[in-house]
This record gives sequence, C-alpha cells and structure tokens, in this order.
Amino acid sequence: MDQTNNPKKMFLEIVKQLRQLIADENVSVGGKLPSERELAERLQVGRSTVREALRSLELLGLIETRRGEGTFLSDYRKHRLVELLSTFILQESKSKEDVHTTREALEKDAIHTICMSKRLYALHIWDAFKEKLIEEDVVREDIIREIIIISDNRLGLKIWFLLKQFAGEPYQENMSLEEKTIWIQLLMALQNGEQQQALSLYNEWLLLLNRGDV
Amino acid sequence: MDQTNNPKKMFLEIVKQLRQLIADENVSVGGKLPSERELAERLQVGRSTVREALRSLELLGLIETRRGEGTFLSDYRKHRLVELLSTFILQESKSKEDVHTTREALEKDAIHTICMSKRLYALHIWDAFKEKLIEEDVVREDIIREIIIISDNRLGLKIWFLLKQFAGEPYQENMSLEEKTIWIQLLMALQNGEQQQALSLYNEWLLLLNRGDV
DNA sequence: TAATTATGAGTGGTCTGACCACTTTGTAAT
DNA sequence: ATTACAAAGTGGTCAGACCACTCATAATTA
Repeated sequence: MDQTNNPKKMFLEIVKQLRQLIADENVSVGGKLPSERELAERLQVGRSTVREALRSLELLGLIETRRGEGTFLSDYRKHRLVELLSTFILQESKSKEDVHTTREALEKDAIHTICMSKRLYALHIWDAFKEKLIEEDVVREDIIREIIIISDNRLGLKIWFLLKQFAGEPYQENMSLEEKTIWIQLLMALQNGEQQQALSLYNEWLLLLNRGDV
Repeated sequence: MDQTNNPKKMFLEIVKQLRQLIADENVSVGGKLPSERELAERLQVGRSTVREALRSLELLGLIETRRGEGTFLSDYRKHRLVELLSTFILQESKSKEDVHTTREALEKDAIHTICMSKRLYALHIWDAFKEKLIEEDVVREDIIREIIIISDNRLGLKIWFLLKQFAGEPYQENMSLEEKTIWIQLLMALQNGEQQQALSLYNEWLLLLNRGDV
C-alpha cells in the first residue's frame, strides 16, 4: 500500500484516487459518484478525509453535491477554475498580458496548422463562414473558436477556451466592418493554405483590436 | 432556518470568512494563520468544517500547512491553479499529438516574441548559450526552457512545463551534433531578431527530431 | 557556565461515532 | 390504483480521541 515515501498529504492522495476512480468507472458528466461512506470504505480512509478531498473538488466546481441525493460529476463548462484564477492570479497586470500572449499563440498555431494540413476542408465550410461574416453579426470569439476547432487540437481548444474568458468584452463584441474585411481575406488565405498571408492578416487584425479599444 | 434559497454550504462560508480574516488581520505572504482549533472557536464551527475549507484552499496552493507548525499564507506566485487546470484537461484529451502541437505552439511563440521584442538582450546571454552548446552536453528541454524564460511569458512557461512532462524521453536526451549546429544558428537568429530564419530553423529541428526517434 | 538532552505544549492529520436535514424508495393503508 | 407514511440512504456538522511532528523551554550533563 503505502510503499512510497508517504509523508504526503492523504487528502491529496484521495483527490488523485478520485480522479482515477472517475476515469476507471467511466463516470460521465452529471453522473453519480459513490457515497462518501462507500468511498471511505473503498479507499480505506476515514470519511472526513474523503470529505476534505471532495470539498476541495467542489470548490473547484468539478463536482456538485446535493444533500440527501449524492455527489455528482459536474459539467466541465461550469468549472470554477477560471473565476478562481481571476481572483487570485490575475492581480498582477503582467499576468493579464501573459494570458493574452498565450492565447494569441494558440490562435496563431491554429492558423498555421490549418494551412499546413494536407487535409482538404470542404469548400462549403469556408463559404459558410464568409457568408455568415457578411450577413450576420459575428462575435469575435465565435469565429476564432471555429478556426481552432478546425485545426483539430482539442487540448489547445480547451486551454484557449479558458484563457479566452479573460479577454473580457472585446472578445464578445461584434466585429466591425473593417474587421470583417480582414477576416474574409483571412478565410480565403486559410482556404488556399497561404500561411504567410493568413498570419499577416491575423496580425493586422490584432493591431486593429489594440488600437480600437482596451 | 431561513433558507432564502441560500443553500449555503457552511464550508464555502468559511472559505469566505477566512479570506476576510486574512484581509482584516493583514496576514502577509508567508504569515501564519490561527490554528485550526482557534479558527473553529472563533468562527463558531467544528474543526472538521474549518479543515474542509482549509484543505480546499490548500489544494489551490493558496495556503501551506506544515504539521506541527501551522498554516501559512503561501506565496500566491506559487499557485497551483494552472497545474490543476492542466491535469484535468489532460485527463480527457489523451491525444499525445495535441500535447505536442500545443507545446510546439508555445515554443514557437517564445521565439517569435523574442525576435519581435524591442528589448535588447545582453550579448553575453547568447554567447553563453552558444558556448554551452559547443562545450557541454545539453539536454533538449534545458535550452528550450531558457528560451521561454527569456520570452518572459510566465503563464506560457507554466503550461509548457506541464506539457513538457508528457513529451517523454526525447526531451530529456542530449542533443546530437547535428541538432547543436541547428541551434547555434537559431540562437544567432534570435540574437539578431531574424524571426523568419529562427522559426525556419526551429521547424528544421523538429523534423530532425521526428525523423530520429519516435 | 555552556552545551546537550528531555519534556511538554501546540499544531496539523486522521479516524470514529454520533446526530441532523433532506431525498428517495418501498411498503402499508386507504 | 392511489395515497400516506416509515425506513433507508446521503450529505452536513460536530465532538472527542489519538497520532506524528515541531519548537521553545526546562532539566540535565559536561
């Protein structure tokens, strides 16, 4: 059992084991976890230790508990990590800048990946985008999300998704006509795999954003 | 009692009160918090409830506990949020390819940032790198880490650091002579801010890596 | 006197058992 | 078949008991 150097915190160990258990038993989102008493028995620890681990995960918003019912795996989209991040980390302005930088790195990479990809994307995808850009109001983050989805890097998408929420309103505003013009060109560049052109347009768009607001 | 649709979790309440207490008593970074028993008495709750709150904050890395000593407010620069974030994200998307892609995106971004930066880096930094490359055995991840550190994106560095651990051995092996040659050129490109050249060399290095092993 | 050792108070770590409040479920009465 | 009620299950909280560890201080020793 405790073969390792075990000066470590038990409750941290339980957190780890809970994750393992969730993976093993294939608990799906919204699914029910074993009761605290059962967990205590299965993991061979006291109920209070189990609770310390569960409460930690609850603070993170990873699980949800309902008295009289049980403990449930909560929707990822309800993770409280982002809020906590903002509360505790992002006090330093440098951090905010870091978030932007990192997020933009992911976006550029998506553009790069799409251009480099040998995969052929159906034409109608790009056409649909362009049409949408022209005819509807488009929120900035929507189109970028699509780009990253197309680039097929799910990890990158998840990280981006989290970082995005720090971008604040600018990312949730509608695109101006000027921006749309850039993006239509950008989409064409992506369609044709013209990486240089695409990245150049992206940078142009960033400049436009930074000039406009903040 | 009066449940004004306020299913107030006691331990969440305690978390809040703890933050209040830290603010009120002006506990500084590294400072000591009251003992669990004292907190329980002051907040009029059981010790186990206090512990659930404390353990939650500990999982976040906001406080640090040392058996026999006490509970201390930890340096918020040591927060564990990114780690947690990544751990849970990586749980789901097990695609190693995604990890590599994302990691490379961060590395490229570091290169890009350094080249674009108006900041002048002391010449001796680059010279020291080059010397090290020539004279010593250099582990791959070491030099890349330095690059990212120089790019001064701490968030990116943290994420990279985590992703790196999934890269496996290749990243912990020594560089071959061929690789060193590329990197010396790359360092020169960085020194001169030649972005195109630097990224091109980086890609060349990646190709070399992928051809060589796994 | 100075250095070393022993002691005890304080603290976090864990477990047990006991209630409480609430939800679900199964059963008995209608 | 429907309803009413009791029981079981679950999270929420508390109190008390040990344990392992740290540290300051007293006691012992050199």
